Amino acid sequence: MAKGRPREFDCEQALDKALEVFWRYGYEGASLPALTEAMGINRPSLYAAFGNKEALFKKVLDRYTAGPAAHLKCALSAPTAREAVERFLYGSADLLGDPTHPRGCMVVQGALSCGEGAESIKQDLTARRTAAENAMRMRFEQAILDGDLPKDTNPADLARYIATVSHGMSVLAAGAATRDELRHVVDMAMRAWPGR
Amino acid sequence: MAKGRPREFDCEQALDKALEVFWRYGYEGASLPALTEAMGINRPSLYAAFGNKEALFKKVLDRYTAGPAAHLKCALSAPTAREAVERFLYGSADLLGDPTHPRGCMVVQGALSCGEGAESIKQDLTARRTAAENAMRMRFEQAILDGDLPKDTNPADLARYIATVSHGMSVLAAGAATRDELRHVVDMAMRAWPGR
DNA sequence: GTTATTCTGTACCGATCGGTAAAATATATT
DNA sequence: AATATATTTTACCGATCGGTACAGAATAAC
Repeated sequence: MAKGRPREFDCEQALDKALEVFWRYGYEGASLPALTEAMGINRPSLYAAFGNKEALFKKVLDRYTAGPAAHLKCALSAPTAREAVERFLYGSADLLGDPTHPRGCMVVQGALSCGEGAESIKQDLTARRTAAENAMRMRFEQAILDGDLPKDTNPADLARYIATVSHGMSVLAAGAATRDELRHVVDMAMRAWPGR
Repeated sequence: MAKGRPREFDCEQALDKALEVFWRYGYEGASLPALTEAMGINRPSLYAAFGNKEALFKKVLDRYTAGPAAHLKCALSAPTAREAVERFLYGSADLLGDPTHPRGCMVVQGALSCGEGAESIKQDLTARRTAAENAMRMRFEQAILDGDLPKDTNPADLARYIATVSHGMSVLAAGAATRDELRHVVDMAMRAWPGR
């Protein structure tokens, strides 16, 4: 049984609101007043429930990769490597070009460059990007074994290329790129697919 | 004739030092103490010589595009569109992978996401990225007229794709991508070139 | 030398940053 | 009802943010 005064807000709803703020302004650009106002709670409640700004950001980041950005993991299970990449990139175009969220990918924009106080956040995001790249590389290694990709394909280079396109689309979306423009980018990018 | 006490520092050297700080930490992440210390001057001298932080950033940005990032304009004057893009992208790989500078492109990292106080800087950077994209598009339009690119090439899509690769390489470089890794990305990206 | 002008150095400004102490409030347990 | 526990609220903390007032110092013009 829970003792004490019950909290008056829903943690998951609050995290969703925090996600919106961090997504739009990045880690450093999201101020605590902006966060608490969006979450509808006051500061001590935030600290009691989520630790501090950094811990909140990481919780929000997990929520982001499991929610809006879940298409990456989904895509990797496609039957062929090419289909996996197409699902991932077109899914990214749809996500990044969707005007109902902040523009761009949170893992890219969160702290691409930052002051020294956010260095650990920056490294965390970098690690997540390379983890995604490695997941793609391993998918390609499997595809080579399956005969799904030419044997002379370099899986690391291919994964790095796909990651590059994905990250570049995020930067483009941070401007004003539309969903269709991003999809055309994917059309172009897929022309580089191995084995013509 | 110059009246009054002469300034004791070299403006251009100071701008180069400021460039290094802004390049590494971005607009918001670069604090005034970090700037003044790197520039070797104190705060009132900075404001007297350059206006304020925003004006200093824009001066530094011009210096960046005319200096380290000058390969873009140079590349556009190559004889063929393909050669122009190759020069630009391989030049970008060399620049972004050079460990003697901060990692990544200042026009991408400077303020990709930021607090509300840096919104105008963010928009300025976005405008510079689209300007570069438009310059490439116009180069491709000319190439189509020259018969240098297939007539069914969409110059806007191609330019957006090249911009995407370039921006994505900047994000990759913000991690720990090496020059060679970035060059392999360019190798892959060029496989998408029109007219196989 | 005197004056006008411009730069340098110190010290400071209000605003905002992330984070917290402490009292008031609301529940579960006894 | 009394107590223990946990959350809310208000008010505040020191640190840092970008920016500046002001006096001292160095030059050119007179």
